[in-house]
Amino acid sequence: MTMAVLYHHPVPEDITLLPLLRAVADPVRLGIICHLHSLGEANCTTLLRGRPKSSMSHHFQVLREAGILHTRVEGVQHHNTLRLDVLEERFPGLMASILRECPTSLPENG
Amino acid sequence: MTMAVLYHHPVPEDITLLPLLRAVADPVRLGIICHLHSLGEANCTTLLRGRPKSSMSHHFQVLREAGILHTRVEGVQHHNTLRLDVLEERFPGLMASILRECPTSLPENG
DNA sequence: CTTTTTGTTCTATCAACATAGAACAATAAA
DNA sequence: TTTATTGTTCTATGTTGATAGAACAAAAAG
Repeated sequence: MTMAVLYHHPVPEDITLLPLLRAVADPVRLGIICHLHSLGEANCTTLLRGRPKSSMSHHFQVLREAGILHTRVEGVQHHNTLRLDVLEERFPGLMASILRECPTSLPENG
Repeated sequence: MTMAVLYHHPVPEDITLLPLLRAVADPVRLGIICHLHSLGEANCTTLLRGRPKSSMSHHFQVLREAGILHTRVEGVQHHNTLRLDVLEERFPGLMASILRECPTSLPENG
């Protein structure tokens, strides 16, 4: 018997502004956020866009620990979704003002 | 005849999300923003709080170039104010959701 | 003119973080 | 069981950016 990967998702009270802003203030992660917003749910490989998986895994970890996304494990695949309800409860209007800036047609990089 | 210091303040169209987020995602600058919000206007020395002036000058520059604050020169003193109207026009709700997190009684650092 | 105040610019240093290869772990498929 | 897929962890490297001292610039005060 082996162990499946488990993630820690911070509860709303533990989500603080500065780490959240630091997580969002990166071009790759802002791109991930926009993609997740348009796709609803996506796994790591879907969002690779030519980057190494280790880099993506790192960015997903930062976003997860900042409270921005939730990772649901289903077999080998890890499905990621934005925690929009939690973020709206914790910082009303913040994500909305950011997501409004997402390009409608997603760019090559970002 | 000598030259007075002149600052460049980006027009609203040139204010972009990523530099703005990067500017805000720093503990010192987030503190400056909260102070400016509560004070309305302040010069560099007022917000020093034990830091070297060169550091403060750097942070003010970052905030200025990100479009977050405006610097008005009056003799030797440089008065800084948040460009809330411009930011609200450019990214509705963003600054409001950030300023809502400012501590009511300002802390020692930040 | 000299001194003081305010803030910038220059320069160097240090720490934080993004990038990415390699090895590994877990599940699914063949 | 062997192979393929998905993603993490480890480690190293490089870059970005914050910190801060020193010299400088401008304006006001004495």
